[in-house]
Amino acid sequence: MGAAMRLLLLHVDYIEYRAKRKTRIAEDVEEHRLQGRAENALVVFTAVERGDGEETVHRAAEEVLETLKQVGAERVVLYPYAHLSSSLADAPTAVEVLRKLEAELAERVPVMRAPFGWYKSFELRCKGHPLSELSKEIGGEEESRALVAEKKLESEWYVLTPEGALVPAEEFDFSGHERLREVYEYELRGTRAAEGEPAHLRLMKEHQLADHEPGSDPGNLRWYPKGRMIKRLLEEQVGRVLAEYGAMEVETPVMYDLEHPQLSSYLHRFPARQYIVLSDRREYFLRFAACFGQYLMMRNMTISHRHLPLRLYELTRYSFRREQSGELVGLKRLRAFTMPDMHTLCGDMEQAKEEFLRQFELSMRWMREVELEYEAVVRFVRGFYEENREFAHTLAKALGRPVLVEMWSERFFYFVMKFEFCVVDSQRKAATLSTVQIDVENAERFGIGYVDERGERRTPVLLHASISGGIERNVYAMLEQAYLRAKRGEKPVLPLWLAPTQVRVLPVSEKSMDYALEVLERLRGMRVRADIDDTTETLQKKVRRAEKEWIPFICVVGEREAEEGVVSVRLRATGENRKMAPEELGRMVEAECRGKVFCPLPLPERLSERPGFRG
RNA sequence: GCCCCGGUAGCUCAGCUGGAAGAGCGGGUGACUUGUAAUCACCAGGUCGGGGGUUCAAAUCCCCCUCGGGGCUCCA
Repeated sequence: MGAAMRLLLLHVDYIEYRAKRKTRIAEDVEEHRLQGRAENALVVFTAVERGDGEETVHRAAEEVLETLKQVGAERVVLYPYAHLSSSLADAPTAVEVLRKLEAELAERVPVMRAPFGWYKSFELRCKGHPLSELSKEIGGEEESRALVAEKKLESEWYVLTPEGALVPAEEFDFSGHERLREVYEYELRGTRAAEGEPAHLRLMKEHQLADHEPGSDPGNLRWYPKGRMIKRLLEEQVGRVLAEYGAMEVETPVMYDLEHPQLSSYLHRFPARQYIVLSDRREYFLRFAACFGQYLMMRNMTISHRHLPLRLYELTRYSFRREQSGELVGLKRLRAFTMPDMHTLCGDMEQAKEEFLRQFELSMRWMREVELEYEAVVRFVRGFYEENREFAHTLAKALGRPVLVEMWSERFFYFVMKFEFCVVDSQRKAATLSTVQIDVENAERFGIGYVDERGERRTPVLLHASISGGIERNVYAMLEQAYLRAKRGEKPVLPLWLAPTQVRVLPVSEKSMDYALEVLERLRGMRVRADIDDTTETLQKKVRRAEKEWIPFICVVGEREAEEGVVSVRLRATGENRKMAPEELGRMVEAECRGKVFCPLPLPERLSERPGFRG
């Protein structure tokens, strides 16, 4: 995004200008401003860009004053100069910004401002010393208010125990809570020198789940059938969890007008970079979450207190964030990712807290379903914590183990508290999955309201929730966890309900093929993803191939099994071999996947008919 | 985005100080008919990431771009 004020600073012996003729957007000015002359001045050619606001003005003033002092100029000449930018603000805004800048400078030095929107002639003589020509760019979204504020943001770390003790993190005994310690250290010190690449990169390719797409922008991946299936199941399952919780699914556009009044003010509180798309002459940004679409929907909804808490959710495929290129990592950090984004309207803070707790528990359920080990981080604005100690304690109690707490001295963001569930990967780095925030700002900003019992219009408290967090990041987390498991000497696995192949049938030789196909047939009516290795490889090779695919149940069938009408099952979880009827195995799989969504095999049943998406 | 490291066959990689592009896996064909982590033989695969430069000669040296990774920064 362009939001930056562009300045060209010239230290001149003199400058003279004369307004000649109005343009369409000319500013009405007093007669004396129409021409001017100044000596030993710092001329500030200025282009105001879209998104520039008070913070930019303030910082521009600081820059100008600093340069003035450095070069020893006596006065400032503010000179509107549109040609410095290709992303100009509209004229009224530009004039307003220039006036503010003039006013702020005028408090400290003599200022002359050339009129905006006139054709002017000018003449100047630049001094030509090393600092006499400078160009500056003030702002840019990375310097947005939220970010600048965050730099000054002070935070303190604690651990809150299920017993309700709030211990400064420094003093907490982390023994028995090593993962929590790792999250804490990661939060405190940020990244650390990692040994090589994160493990999931290799795994996502080896298992033919996903890969980079060099033909796209970095951070936009391609998904192969097995990966797409896993992703789809995660998407559907989280949708199911949310539906059971009472959320209503909606769908909203992926792009929004960059100049929409509320949206642009929200953008400035959210430092993520945006993709910009052009349609005719207008610019749109691609959404980084479903917030806007749902705000704009809620703002037009008819809502009474009887409808609260009111929950909308959307699965965003995709949310776009133009992360800095150096920040992208495999499935962990993407520029296009999928996320269930739910917003809950609550009548008041009491109700918001109740829902927050329910969503905290929903997230716990999610982490259980994807079988991930995680730690909780809860972040508060200190004042909010002080008023809600008992509530904070409830969270640690619900989790049943200590949680890491960050306490901010002031509120710089739109929320007063949030929690995050974090995983720790093979590089001992943490990543956030589930998260919920209590937003006290955006309902008002977007004009979202409801009517209370007395018929009065009130502003609700808004909860932002992503119960699973990024879907791709869930896959990252599962692969990383599988890797860590393998490193400990255990067999790496995915949750059974997500295994692309749950059961593989291996005929001992072609002589057993008919029976093997019969076994497959008997499993087909059940909710089981079963396939068959019908290649002419040796049995050993087939077993090896199945093991490398982490297939949970490998059925060997030969003449002996055919006679008894059973299969010899190699169970990955325990390593044991067991004979059973195909139907018994099918029921086992179904039982273990109860409550989870199901979809059929994402590839041809016969391995001989299956293409390789990769070597 | 900045700094550092890397890109050789579909995949994983070898290729020393510049001197005729290699292996294993995967793929194809044939043989073997197999009892729980790699059967054998043969064959086909390469503008050595892209572009420019230096040189008699570049996968190899230099520059630019691109993609991936690490660090900074940032984050679902």
